[in-house]
This record gives sequence, structure tokens and C-alpha cells, in this order.
Amino acid sequence: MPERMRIPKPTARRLSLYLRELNDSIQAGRVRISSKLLGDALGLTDAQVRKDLACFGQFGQPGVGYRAADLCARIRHIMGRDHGWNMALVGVGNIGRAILAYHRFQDDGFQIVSAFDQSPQIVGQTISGQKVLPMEMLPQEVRTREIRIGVIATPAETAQEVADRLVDAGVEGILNFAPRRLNMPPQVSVGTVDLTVALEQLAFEISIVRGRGTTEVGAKTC
Amino acid sequence: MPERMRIPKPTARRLSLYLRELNDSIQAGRVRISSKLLGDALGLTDAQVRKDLACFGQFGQPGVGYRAADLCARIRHIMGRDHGWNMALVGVGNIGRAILAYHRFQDDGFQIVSAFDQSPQIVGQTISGQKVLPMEMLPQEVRTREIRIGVIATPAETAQEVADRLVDAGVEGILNFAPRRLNMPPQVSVGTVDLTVALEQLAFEISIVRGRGTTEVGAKTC
DNA sequence: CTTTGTGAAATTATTCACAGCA
DNA sequence: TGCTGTGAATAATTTCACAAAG
Repeated sequence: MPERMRIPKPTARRLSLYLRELNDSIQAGRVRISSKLLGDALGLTDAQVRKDLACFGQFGQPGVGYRAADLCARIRHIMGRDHGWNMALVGVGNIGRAILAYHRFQDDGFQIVSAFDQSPQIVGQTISGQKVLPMEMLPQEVRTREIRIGVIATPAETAQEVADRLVDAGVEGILNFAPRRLNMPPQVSVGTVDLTVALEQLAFEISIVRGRGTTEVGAKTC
Repeated sequence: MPERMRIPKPTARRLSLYLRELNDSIQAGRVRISSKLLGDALGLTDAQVRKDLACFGQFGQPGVGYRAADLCARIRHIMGRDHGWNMALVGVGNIGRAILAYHRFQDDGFQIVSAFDQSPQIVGQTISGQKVLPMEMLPQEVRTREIRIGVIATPAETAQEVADRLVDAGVEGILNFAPRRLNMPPQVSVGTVDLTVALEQLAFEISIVRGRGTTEVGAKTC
């Protein structure tokens, strides 16, 4: 078997789903699991699951399936989930507060260890156990607390500036909740959670499902 | 030019981004806009932008570009954004409260008009101006308030059941914040916002960018 | 008989490149 | 010249289908 390869982006997205389903299955007492079973639970074909897993080597047994615990540990390691990730939150408004209060993150090994806000009214308050710090302390906090991920929960207008400051401070990745595309150097990874986009996509799908199968102007078969 | 066609899923995702950028550009006083300009702002090629827009007919002028206001109106209509969408929120915990407080939704034409919770402790409270109702009132509210979208912000365990009740009540689409795949009839559209998946993808990308370009076991060139 | 791993085929999406219009 | 619309080429992803292994 060859050695180096590139993981398709869709595969990377699904990895997270495999991990969750695997955890649930193990919790439920399952010891072995087949690509069919995994796929059915997630709405994927068995072939898809096998192709995805094959990216990381071969640890299934023909005729038997995968050992759930092994597979799970393997994927956890691949995804860097076998250790914790310290995160800094910037922007303690509505969304920021929800993120601070959302303890599932902690359970999953992602911990917000520092929170920042630009507003003097908010700095100094303690919210969900986090004392909100002024932006000036960002570089120092990233260094001393080994923060690797920045979470942006500011309005769109300040998102790019905050992102730049996070990168300067040394984070390796950014999770962006602001409805704005971030311009970042390629060595910094960016993930986006955009509620408006999610809603608009949904509205679009609904509009298509019902009534006009397309637009009324008509266009070619793309 | 032919008449019916199917919109590629990636195109549907980008439509939302075009709309936002177009709004910003118009706000900034721009009257005409080219595929190059739009693409640069969003990190896409000009060809990509043109191909996407071509799905809905042709309204660009060679040598000139698109009339920003026209294009914007066109996309708004296509996406069903030329009218409001009434939504029901189910689950008024951390995430639910954040969604209620997130007034950007309202600005964008998506309005939460009813909120529900299973817990007797929460039912009856007024949160961000919404009186929380018991689940029993769901069908009636969906009917009388013309609710078309259900937003699920419950724990994973109850998400499927809530989804079923929303569908029974008559919603056409569901926005799911619970970390669980929903099994739905095909005529109901589902959008998912999954924070853990977003974070894990980010962690995965970071792990790959630095150090090992792949896993140490090595696999084939997928 | 079941299920993996995987080439080969099919499908889907993106980029190229250029004719034609302003 | 600048820019759209689009067929043709390319690239990426998924599905098929089957040999080999338990």
C-alpha cells in the first residue's frame, strides 16, 4: 500500500460524523460495526464509508467488519481529538454568550479558556465562569494558555480585523460565526458557521421543492 | 436557451453568498458589478460566478457586467427572500435563547413567531419577547401563524421526535442545531448547523497542515 | 455467506478558452 | 478593450462490481 495521500474535503466532513456514530454505537455496547451499518445510520452508502476509511489504512476484516473501539480510536487520533484544544472567544454578545454557556464543547475536548471583548462595558464581567478580558491581552493569553483556535463571535464589520489580530497572536485556526468571508494566510485554517446562509439554503430548497421546479425565466441544463 | 434545469448543490450554497455581497455592494453605492468583482470578494473564480448565475437565465451585459440591483432582486426572488418566513423554535435552552436574541434573523426576513419547550419550568416564561408555549400547542400555532420552518434547538436525544412532530404539524423545512442526523420524508428539507462538526473539521485541518501531511500508517493515493 | 478493499465506470463540479456583444 | 455566456476539457467525487478474506 502506497504512503502519502490527500484527503478529499467531503471525506474530512464525514469523518466527524463517523466519530459521533461510532461513539454512540460503542456506548450502546456494539463491538463490531460494518460499513453498511455505519452508512445506514448516517445516510451514506456502504461503499462511501469504505472509501473514506480506506484513506487511513486498512483495519477492517473482510467478512466481519471493523472493530468499533479500534476504528474510533483511530479516527480520534487522525482528527486530533486525542488531546484537548484550548480556544479563545472574541465577542461576548448574544452568540458569544451562547457559546460560553454551551458546555458540550468542553465535553468534547474543546475548551474556551479566555474570552475577549472590545466593549469596556463588557470587559471585566464574568460570564459563564469566564472573566471577559480586553483585546490588548490577546497575544499574551494565546501564548501563556496555549490557545490554538480563535472563535469569532463579533459583528461582521469587525470580523476581519479580529481575525488578523488572532493570527498575529499565533492561533492556528479560526472558527468564524460572523457572516463575512475572512481573508487569511493559507497556513491558518478557517471554519465558518453562518446561520443566515443555512437558513437561506433551506428557504431556497423549500421554494424549489414546492411549485416551480426551477425559475420561471428558464435556463439551460446547466 | 432551454427551459428546465437542476441547480447543483454547491451553486445553491453560493447563491446565499452572492446575495450578501450584492447587498453590501449596493449599499456601498455600486450600480454595476462584474463576475470578477463578485468572485474576488468571495474567493471564487469569475467563471464559477458566471456559471452559477447562468443557471437562472442571462441578465448580464457583455462588456459591462450585471446591474447590481437587478441581479440582487432576481436572486432574492429565486431564493424566496422576497417575502418573510415564519419560524417556530423548539427548545429554549442555551442555543434556543441565543437564537431568540439574535435579531439579525428578523432583519433578514426570517422571524421566530413561536417558541416551544418541553419543560414545565420553562413554559410560560417570556424570553426575548417570546412567551414559551407547551409542545401541545405546536400544530395549532403552525396553522394559525403560517409557520413554514421549524428550528430544533433541543438535545440530540429528542431531536428526531421533535422533528417528527414538526412535520406532523405541517412545516416544510427544518433547521437543526442538534448533533443528530434527522430521518425525514423527502418533501421536507433539512438544514443542519452542527458546531461540533465544524470544530472537528477545523481541528482536523490544523492537524494536517502542521506536521504529518497524512497519517503515519500511510494509505494509498485515495 | 458476509464484508472489506479497490480498480474501473459514472457522475458531478470546476476551470479553461473563446466567440460575440457593448 | 472589457466582459458575458457557454461548449469543451479537466478535475473531483461517488457508485459499481468483484476478487479475496474471514
